Amino acid sequence: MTTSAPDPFAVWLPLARAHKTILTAVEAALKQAGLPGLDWYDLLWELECAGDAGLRPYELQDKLLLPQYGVSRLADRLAKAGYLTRQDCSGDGRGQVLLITPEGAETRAQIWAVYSDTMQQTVTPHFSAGEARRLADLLEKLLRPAPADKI
Amino acid sequence: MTTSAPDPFAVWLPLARAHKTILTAVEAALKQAGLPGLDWYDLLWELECAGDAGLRPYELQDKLLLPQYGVSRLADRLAKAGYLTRQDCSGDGRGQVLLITPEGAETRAQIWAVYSDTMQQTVTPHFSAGEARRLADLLEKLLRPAPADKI
DNA sequence: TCCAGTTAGATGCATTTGCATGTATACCAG
DNA sequence: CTGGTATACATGCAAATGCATCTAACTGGA
Repeated sequence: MTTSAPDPFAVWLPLARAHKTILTAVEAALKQAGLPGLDWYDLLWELECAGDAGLRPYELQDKLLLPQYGVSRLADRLAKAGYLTRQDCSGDGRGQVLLITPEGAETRAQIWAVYSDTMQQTVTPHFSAGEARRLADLLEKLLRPAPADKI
Repeated sequence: MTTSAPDPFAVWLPLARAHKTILTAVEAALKQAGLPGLDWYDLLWELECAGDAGLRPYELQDKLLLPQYGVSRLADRLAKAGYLTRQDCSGDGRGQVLLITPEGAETRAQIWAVYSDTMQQTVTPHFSAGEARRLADLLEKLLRPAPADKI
């Protein structure tokens, strides 16, 4: 017995559309509130999680799926805003460690309030708890390395 | 009996990550092939579907979820590349109608080949047909207007 | 017919991105 | 130690984006 291969576009098209819709809603809400966008949030969040150890730019690159120059310049802007500091990296003269400042943490929290609120409004109403769980599970499947026998 | 509200981030975070991952893969493949990006594809696809009637820019705006100036300038580039023509709109002196050219259709088909191929590689291997169907269904739920009683 | 308000689309300017490349340090084979 | 390669990060330049604003044409009411 053979199972017909799924049409990837049946997944991708609504995924892309949902992504753009939600993202637009969040960014609009943030702008409305006079707060920075989600790219700033993501970086600040990672730094806050990293605590006193901070993070190297190349680590951010992996965590945020950004190109090298993307992290470099994003960090520039965050530093200029006073939300992080660059510290010379002991043990690697090429590198640096990024550390969040109290102002950065404060701003991250403010973004979070709006971010979280918008998600409640744009995502939550569409699903029961069970549906949300199944959707989350299926999306995670997309991120795991593909089963070897399927490639 | 109460059902606990789903955590929207359990859906959103993997969704955003999956989106970025897939998008990056497609764009890289297109660049590699020397072809335009998905924004060009989307516009050309809509025009091709519209056929001889063409489409007004403001219609594209809705279909593609782009801001007004986004459509305006995207159309500029496509026109400069010879992939579409702007035609004065009979009946509305302010407006115009965008029409795909044969070169535009040809290029759209080339993009499609790479696009489709990349989707097969990045999406298909992760799912059974049933899973893909369920995922697609759940994602569509995100796009439907939210149930009135849930807001 | 005329004016006020609305809609379609373009565009100047500042910011952001992408790409290619540059600089400096680290690592390693001989 | 030395020269070659690889890694970490920055940056000049061109293209794309976001925002605000502009023009032109439509619409509806007095």
